Amino acid sequence: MAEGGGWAAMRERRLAEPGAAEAYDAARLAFELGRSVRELRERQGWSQAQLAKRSGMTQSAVARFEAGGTVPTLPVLERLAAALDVSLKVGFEPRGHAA
Amino acid sequence: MAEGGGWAAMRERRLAEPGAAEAYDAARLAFELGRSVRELRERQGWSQAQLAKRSGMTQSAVARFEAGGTVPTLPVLERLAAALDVSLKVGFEPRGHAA
DNA sequence: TCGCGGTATAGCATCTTTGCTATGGCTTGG
DNA sequence: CCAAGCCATAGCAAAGATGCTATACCGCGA
Repeated sequence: MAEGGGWAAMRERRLAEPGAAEAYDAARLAFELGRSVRELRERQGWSQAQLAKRSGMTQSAVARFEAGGTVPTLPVLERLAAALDVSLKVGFEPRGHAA
Repeated sequence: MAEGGGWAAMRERRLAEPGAAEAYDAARLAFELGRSVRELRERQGWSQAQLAKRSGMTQSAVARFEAGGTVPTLPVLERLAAALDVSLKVGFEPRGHAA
């Protein structure tokens, strides 16, 4: 959050070594998405089991997701969004800094 | 694509179960993401093979993705975003109105 | 202490995407 | 006519996520 300089540097190595930096970014994204869902869930006052039922999952799947244990797929994100009464936003946008 | 036999067949497996609507949304999202990537790629004047090399994929994978043939995973979306010099946005937002 | 609700983990079966090679059709340029 | 580039698709192996059951941990209240 403070600065993104170091990460930008890592990003350039991706061109030579597929699977290294992306995996890191994906893990971070998974973690943040999990945190978002947990926040939304708690805001509704639901337990993991409650959310699981609403989104067609099991409690263990919700726990794994909230912990960032796996990189979620879009279908799962959509089901969670629907269950939480929010909409999922996925897209590209221009990058605001140098490469 | 008035009939779209391929599409229908692809989703038919789950149309009878709860969660079918989400699966459909995922397919549509895949399609739109593919279109976005194709636009960005052509804007750069790159071929699928060029983009593939930059993002650590093969031409066939890019073609499949652009056609919406599969629902992409977040790691792939991030690699494509990096290759295309854009940033990937994934998140939840309140439903029912513009941001 | 016991039971209970909530959460975290483990292990496994299944499904989907990805990565890869190869090929066919199409268009353009020599 | 032939060659080259570009895109689409097929088929397969590998990787990873999901779905599921079961279980362990924790705090809390009866």
